[in-house]
Amino acid sequence: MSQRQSKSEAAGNRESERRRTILRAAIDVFARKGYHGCRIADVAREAGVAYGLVYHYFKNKDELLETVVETGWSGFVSRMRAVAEEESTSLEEKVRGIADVAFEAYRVDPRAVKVLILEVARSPAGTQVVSRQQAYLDTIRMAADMFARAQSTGELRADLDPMLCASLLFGAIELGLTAFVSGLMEDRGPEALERAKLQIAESFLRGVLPGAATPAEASWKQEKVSSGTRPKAGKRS
Amino acid sequence: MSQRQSKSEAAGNRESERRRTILRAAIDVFARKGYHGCRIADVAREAGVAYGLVYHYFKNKDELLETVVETGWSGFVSRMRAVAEEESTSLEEKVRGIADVAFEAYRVDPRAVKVLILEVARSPAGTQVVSRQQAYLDTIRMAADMFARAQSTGELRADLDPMLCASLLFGAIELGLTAFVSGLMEDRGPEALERAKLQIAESFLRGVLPGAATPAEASWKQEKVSSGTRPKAGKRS
DNA sequence: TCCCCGGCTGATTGGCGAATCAACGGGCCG
DNA sequence: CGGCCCGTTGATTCGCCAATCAGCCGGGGA
Repeated sequence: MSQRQSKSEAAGNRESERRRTILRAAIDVFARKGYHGCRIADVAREAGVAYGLVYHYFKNKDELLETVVETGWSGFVSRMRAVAEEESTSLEEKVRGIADVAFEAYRVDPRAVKVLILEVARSPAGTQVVSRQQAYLDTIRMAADMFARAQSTGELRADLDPMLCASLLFGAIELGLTAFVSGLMEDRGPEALERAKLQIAESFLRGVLPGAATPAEASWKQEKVSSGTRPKAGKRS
Repeated sequence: MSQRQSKSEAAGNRESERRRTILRAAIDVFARKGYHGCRIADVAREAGVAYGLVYHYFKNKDELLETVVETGWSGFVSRMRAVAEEESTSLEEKVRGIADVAFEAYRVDPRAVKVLILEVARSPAGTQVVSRQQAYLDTIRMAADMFARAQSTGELRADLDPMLCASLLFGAIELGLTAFVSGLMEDRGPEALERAKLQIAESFLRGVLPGAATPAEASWKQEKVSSGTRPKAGKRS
């Protein structure tokens, strides 16, 4: 059925135009009310099309989300992979590059990023289609590989767990973006984004690159001695 | 449902016992399938009680989640507040204390932590009851205040945004825990947790405490010179 | 002994929303 | 001109699940 582009080339265009309209509407609505918090009718209304048309282009509600996510995520991942696997750059540049990719994506389409963070990164693990969860985990693993390689060249402190480095970096970026998404950062202008990006990358790098022992490390060694028994921490009766 | 014999025990005891059983079951089921992915019937079955009893103790499904979250979160927050607002400790100790609280909570009850991360931290912003989202944001703000105070005493680099520091710390902790929750870290023994906690706290501190310029910073200054034009990063057609 | 009371039960209901489907219209081809 | 093809429409159907409610059971008081 796909061969039918017979109508003028405009027609073939038209079809995907509709589809794109619906996809765009889905992103906006998902960002606003969340996947579970919205009805297909909302998406249709937002897109200005009939209810049934959504089902003409997408098998069901889940496929709609899947498409939104896949589109946004695959672009993000491929850019990130390009950065992470580039042979000739230093770890530092790679880390900065990854922050670039993430923040640039947010600058270009904040709502799409919001959906990705909300529906992919934090989707209830077990339940959902595994592919989403998997894609996210694979990305972290990719970063972990990058860090592992950097260790072998001495660009990264040897005593760190690469997987944790990856978690740390992504966690910082993700919550950094969340601060913008959720309104924690009042200033959301491009310069504020830029500053945030730099602070995150720089703080992260400072923390994991090899270098002289910092006060932090020194005191860590004697933690138990100096602080004795801390009042408490955790426990939960 | 076969447990009928124990009527003789203290009646007052029994009521709250049942209630706690249901709450516990809810945590387990939410952790396994997510709030939206499970039915009240699942919770009842897990608890080994009749469907209707859940509604005897909780007004509706949402109140059930609310109770789970409030219980777990309030304990976490109060511990954290105690650490963050303690007058006589250094920023360093506070940060380590916060990591302690979070990782200890996970060690004690991983499933409860999973529910908190999934259903509180990343709940679709707009839709849900605001209180949940709010509680989370307030916690981050509390940490941001802590960092702001530390700046005024010179314990924290002055050029950092306190709110971003808080995001960075929580992001690192959260994704660190997520790595365990999701199975990214194969070793989930207590020692692995301990190591992860230390690495996260140490890397974070190294990154944000004042100190001599690190290689990271030094090389960052000349980045553009040494690397020329980076291919690209972000764009999205 | 009987009856009330309250914790407890689970079949039933009601509503919501995903997914279906029969029909429409307008372009295109023969 | 007439028939067909398909993108489009939106009322209708259907299944699911939260929430209800009429009633059960067993203890304790009269």
